[in-house]
Amino acid sequence: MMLRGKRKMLALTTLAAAPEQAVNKHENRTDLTLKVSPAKLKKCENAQSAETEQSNYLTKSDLQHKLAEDFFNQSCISLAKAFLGKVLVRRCADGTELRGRIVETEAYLGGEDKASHSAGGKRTERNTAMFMKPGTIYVYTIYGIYLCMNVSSEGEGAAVLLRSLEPLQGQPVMRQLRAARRKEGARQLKDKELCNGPSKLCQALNIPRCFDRRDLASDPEVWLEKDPHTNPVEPHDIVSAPRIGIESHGEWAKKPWRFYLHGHPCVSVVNKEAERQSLSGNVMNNLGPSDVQSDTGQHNVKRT
DNA sequence: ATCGGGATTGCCT
DNA sequence: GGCAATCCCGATG
Repeated sequence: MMLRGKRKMLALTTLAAAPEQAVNKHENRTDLTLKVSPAKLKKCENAQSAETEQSNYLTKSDLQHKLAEDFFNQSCISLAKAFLGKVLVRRCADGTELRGRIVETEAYLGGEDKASHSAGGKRTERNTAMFMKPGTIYVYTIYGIYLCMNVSSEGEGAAVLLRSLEPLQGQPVMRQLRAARRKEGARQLKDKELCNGPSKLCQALNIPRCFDRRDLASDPEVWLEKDPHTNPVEPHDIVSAPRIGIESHGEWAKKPWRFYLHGHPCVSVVNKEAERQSLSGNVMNNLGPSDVQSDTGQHNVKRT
């Protein structure tokens, strides 16, 4: 099976330069403590349009592979699966581009889904982005200190949480951004540890709180691409498991709306029971758990 | 004005 | 694998 082939990834491992300006610790801290005030959001929007006007930030290749707004216009669960294998791109202020392949997501429906911030159709200042057009980014603060990034889908108040990425480009910058919030002198993070969690990926890609309500289909600083270097994700590559961290929500906690690429080392939490169930009925491939390498570059990647 | 809980992480044992 | 850190958000009075 091609996706799990053990071939080295070559094309996308070329690293962007890692200038110090890309790691703006002060800006990062400020964003994390930002209050949700319309004024601050407005300021952010202005900065965005200013950059839009003056830059020619997309290469020909980017334009070719960038996902347009119609991609996001599908049901929440469908979109959560469709995100797997796609590449999240973050263009930093200095032009550095950070890239990571999405390997884990969760679907949060509106209305009936008690675990969703938009449960019962409840609309608040915080979750407004969930009700905006499909492709709108929803960033919120969790536990007072971390951020989570979601993308709204079709469906009233529905959104997909991005949980984990496989770092593809800009790992040194990601490592600096992550290290900035860790104990001084702590060991260096491995590549697969840079983005293996919802708040980790926000740190590693420098996704600030003020990206809330931006449009992933048109924003110059963050967008989604198809990855021309890998085969499409097939249904049997996807594990469906209960969502993480919502145990208090009764029967809704059991819905298997977390999706991840089977065997991928960057998945934040592996659920072996769910893997048995998700993969039963599939033709078992010839790679067992012992074939999973620690090098993220060897997974779910086809060289073109 | 106050209070309770949270779609997590990192460090320690 | 346990648990503290840390503070915003939304509900309530």
